[in-house]
Amino acid sequence: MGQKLGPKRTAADTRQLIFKAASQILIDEGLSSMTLAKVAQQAGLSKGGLLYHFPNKVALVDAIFEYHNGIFEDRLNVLSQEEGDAPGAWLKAYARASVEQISDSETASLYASLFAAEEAYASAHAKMRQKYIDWQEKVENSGLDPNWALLIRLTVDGLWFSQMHQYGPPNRTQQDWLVNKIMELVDSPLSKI
Amino acid sequence: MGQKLGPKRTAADTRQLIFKAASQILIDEGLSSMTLAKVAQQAGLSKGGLLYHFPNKVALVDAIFEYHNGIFEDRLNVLSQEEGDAPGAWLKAYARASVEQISDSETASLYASLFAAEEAYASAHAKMRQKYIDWQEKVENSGLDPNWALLIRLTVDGLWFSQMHQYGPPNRTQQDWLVNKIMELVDSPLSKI
DNA sequence: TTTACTGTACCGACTGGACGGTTTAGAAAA
DNA sequence: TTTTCTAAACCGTCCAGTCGGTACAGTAAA
Repeated sequence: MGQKLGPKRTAADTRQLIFKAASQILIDEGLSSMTLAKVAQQAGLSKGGLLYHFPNKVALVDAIFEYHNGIFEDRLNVLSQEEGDAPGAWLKAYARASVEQISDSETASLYASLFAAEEAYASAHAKMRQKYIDWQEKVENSGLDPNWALLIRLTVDGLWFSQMHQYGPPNRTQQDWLVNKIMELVDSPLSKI
Repeated sequence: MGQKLGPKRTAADTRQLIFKAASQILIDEGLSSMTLAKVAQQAGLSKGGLLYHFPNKVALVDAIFEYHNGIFEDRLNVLSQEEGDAPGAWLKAYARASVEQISDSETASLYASLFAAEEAYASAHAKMRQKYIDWQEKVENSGLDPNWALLIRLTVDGLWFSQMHQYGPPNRTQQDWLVNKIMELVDSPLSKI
């Protein structure tokens, strides 16, 4: 008795719980089913509790974007470290990170919902646009001919697109060939005018 | 005299009017603003009148998809005729049709809304998935090495993706270079079996 | 050629439910 | 006893879909 209890969890922990809950709903049912009540329920708290952590839905959606983008960028940074600083290193890391994330079908489904969400959530869309602008800048400065580098980036993005929406996506064999070819193209003289 | 008068317009005409109205709303304000009331108003009729032509919103959205997909495929067929049946002809037509459509910023904005809509409208999504499966089949049978053909298709799709969402899209110069290079790649021995 | 009827196109008030957000009351840890 | 956090009832708005009705063109029997 008189046991001293800390808070059940910290605010940061609760936020993580909310991100996980919201993400699971996005994977299973999509954005249109992601109501505040449902997120709260899935996270094991009340709507009021949820809104204590995020003042409104826009803030929640923005935070979910940041959360998942953070995961992607963290991974991108790790892979980028691994690749060193040879010409095209960053582009290779971008390709590897993209393929890695989007090959998991749950992640693909999640991103399909997130990208759809941008239509209704302008601030999230603006954030993503800025990310791509930053990435494109890295692409252009990755040590390859900028045009070729752009072409390769778009190929990766096209793969992402097709996996995300399941638009005639490559099978495993095709994907392996593609990844190898992309890596070759980064290294090959073709891309070094 | 004794002129026989029909209704002010035919049902088909009214449907066209509705497609135009709905599309304009998608361009200007996005899917979340495309309510039945607003579509009706924009088309110059009442909600009841609108629902006379489409029994519910799902049917309307499906029809809008078919309408725009029809426009794309018509253009694709024309360009495909033009290209003849040299190896890679269909892939070139696909690239030209895609770039042509998505380069217009209103069309890009429209498609961004349409693709977002798929998240909430399963039947529209299924239809689009089937389209891409059909296209991928044509890609594989376009007379090039199927893997290379797939890579080129994904590059085109990536360009589409970046233009549609304005994710670090290429500028005019870059786009011209890309299109030329894509055509070259189709023709180059690299992509031949 | 009048009258009665049918089908098509269209109208707009209304309803029922969903959902974002507020409020209030209070528990629990510090 | 103040701060942090939770719960749940409640409110207002929005919106898809319903429904009773109007307008009018063609059809055909009387």
